[in-house]
Amino acid sequence: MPKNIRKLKGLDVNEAVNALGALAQASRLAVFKLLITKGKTGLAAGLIVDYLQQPKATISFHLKELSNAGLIISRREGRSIIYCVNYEKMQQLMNYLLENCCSDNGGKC
Amino acid sequence: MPKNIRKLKGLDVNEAVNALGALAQASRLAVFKLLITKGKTGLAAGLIVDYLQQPKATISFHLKELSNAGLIISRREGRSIIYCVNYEKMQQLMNYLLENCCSDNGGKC
DNA sequence: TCGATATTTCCAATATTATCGAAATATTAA
DNA sequence: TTAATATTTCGATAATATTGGAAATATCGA
Repeated sequence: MPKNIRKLKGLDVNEAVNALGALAQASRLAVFKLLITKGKTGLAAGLIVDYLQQPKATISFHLKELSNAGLIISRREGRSIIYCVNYEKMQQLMNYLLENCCSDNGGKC
Repeated sequence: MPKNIRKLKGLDVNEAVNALGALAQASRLAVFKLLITKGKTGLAAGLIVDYLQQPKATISFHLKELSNAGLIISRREGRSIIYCVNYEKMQQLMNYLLENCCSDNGGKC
């Protein structure tokens, strides 16, 4: 089955809560929004520290949270760890939030 | 200016964090998803308690959180308070999360 | 006005999360 | 193999959030 037409797997409630919780914090949302601008190219952890001007331990903690939630993905390139947004997960999250929209209500949204 | 073509006002970072935080909790996400199915008709607080089988103080606390975040709206009807999703806010939140997507990256998402 | 119904507020116990310096780990280049 | 660079883990502290019983508030119908 070609990747680009495979059906999006839905999230379960825990995955959705974890993803939302990961985004529900100012520092992490800043990391996420920075990475959103970078597309699949991503950004090294150290550069994220430079952009956001927070201690590396703090950024590392937040990167791990976003990673655990599945919202970002990392790869090593030499000494650096490059992070980028998991756009598929993001899509799944949005689908989760709006699924069954108005299903009990004849489409009145 | 007609309502249905007015430009969506963007959220600021605090509004986005508050909205995400409101959704990032299993009981509240359950409330929100229940309301999503009900459209503009909404659901009375007491019925939400019946659906979700949690104490009324707990549900009331979560309804207030969702309300404060702007994600749901309430109106009184007789003795009941009816809650329903603020779909416009939801749209704004999704726009916020994905705005400037790949802007630094030649569109590679 | 009074009793019944609907919802919220108060409060205190419990649990979870954020912060960041210092130390540890991993990779590379010389 | 050693020094330099990149990132994570540890650990202690501080701040914030969740829960639900009991009491308070608001509305309605008789």
